[in-house]
Amino acid sequence: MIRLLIADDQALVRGALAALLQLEDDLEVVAEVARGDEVVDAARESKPDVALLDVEMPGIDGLAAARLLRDAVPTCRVLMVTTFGRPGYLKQAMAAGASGFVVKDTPARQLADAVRRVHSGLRVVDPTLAAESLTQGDSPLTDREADVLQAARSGGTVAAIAATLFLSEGTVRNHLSSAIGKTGARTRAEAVRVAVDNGWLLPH
Amino acid sequence: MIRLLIADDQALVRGALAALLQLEDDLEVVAEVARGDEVVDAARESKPDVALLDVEMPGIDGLAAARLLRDAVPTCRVLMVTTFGRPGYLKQAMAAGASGFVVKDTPARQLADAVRRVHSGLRVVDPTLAAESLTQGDSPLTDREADVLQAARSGGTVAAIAATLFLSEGTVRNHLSSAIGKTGARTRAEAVRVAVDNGWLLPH
DNA sequence: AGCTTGTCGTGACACCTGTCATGGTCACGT
DNA sequence: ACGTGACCATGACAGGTGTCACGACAAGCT
Repeated sequence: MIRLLIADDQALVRGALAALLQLEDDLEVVAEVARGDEVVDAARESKPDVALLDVEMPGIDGLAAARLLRDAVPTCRVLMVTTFGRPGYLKQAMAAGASGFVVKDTPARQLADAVRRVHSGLRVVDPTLAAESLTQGDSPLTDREADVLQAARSGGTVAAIAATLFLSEGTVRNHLSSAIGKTGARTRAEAVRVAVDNGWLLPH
Repeated sequence: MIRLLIADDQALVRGALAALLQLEDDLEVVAEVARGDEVVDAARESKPDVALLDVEMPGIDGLAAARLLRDAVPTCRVLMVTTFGRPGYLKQAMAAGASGFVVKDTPARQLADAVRRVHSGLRVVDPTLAAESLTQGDSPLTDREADVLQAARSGGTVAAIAATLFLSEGTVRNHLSSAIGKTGARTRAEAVRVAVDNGWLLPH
């Protein structure tokens, strides 16, 4: 019997996922949480064998939750189940100690298989995503450039970004210019779009 | 026995949703589709009583699908089941002939109830969303302003927007300026963010 | 007929942005 | 010790952006 923890902020999806997996004879859902910061506590209590984590959750995101879970409950393997197949998320998830990464667009039947494989110590990765991840490589952005781009997401001016990051306006412009160049964009808004699409920015 | 059609682009969610609803004695899933443009054909063939439509789908979005479905199969009632609780989507959904609108964050138990209520001719609307929708009112943007803002989403320059819309650059700037003023934003990027959050722009 | 509103356009102006040159500090690996 | 690269900053400049004033036309309303 494989014990499962399911973490997803959408109650409907979470419940439906649990219902689907509960149908399998060798799977048992022992915990459900809606927030990233509830994952560790729930795992400590219910001792699951595999945790299914969504990337996008309130509290802390699934990536950070995976990191914490790896330290707190090392016996629990992590399978990321996410909506968006951003190649960058895959890298971050693997770096965070996840054993698998599948998008919600995969056939339903494959999920149970993925859970069993992860439980037996194998790694499960969406093949198309893995290919994208390889061809595209790592994020070309430096930490600071990513910070500035992240701050630019809400659409504020350079002055606003500089204020929130405690930087000079000129520095912000330089980082933005560099990020725009690296993303092949022509404006900061376009650079944000490219970076988000590739998973180079943290979920929000 | 209530016959159901489920339309959602995420295979996992679609299957899980079907599994969950199949558990109810009086519900029967007779069709599942992954694209908006497959809804009408599937409905013609399987004659469902209620169609559960996601707003965001490839092909055509759930709003447009609801409009087509209303004309093609008038006996089939529409229940929108969406991820994002944008108040504007609710208005558009109701205008498109939907009988209900719930977000995926609602408790699982309530979905079956919502289906039954919709089937019996009642309207089902997420209460918090309805409140937001009332307080906030309609979109203040004119059609053209929405068009320009929509074109500005990808992050292109004024020249690019003007080219795609066959307008003068000055006109584009005027519409943008007006939209920025109406949204209370200070830059076009912020205006886009506000408009998207409120559902004043079409899904994409 | 008058009025309002949305749409499209021009021109002008202050300001913001993106880019570049330049220079400094710090951490890192050789 | 030295080179490299990320990081921070300043200053300057061309060009893009947001705003405003003004005009013109069509559609709808009183």
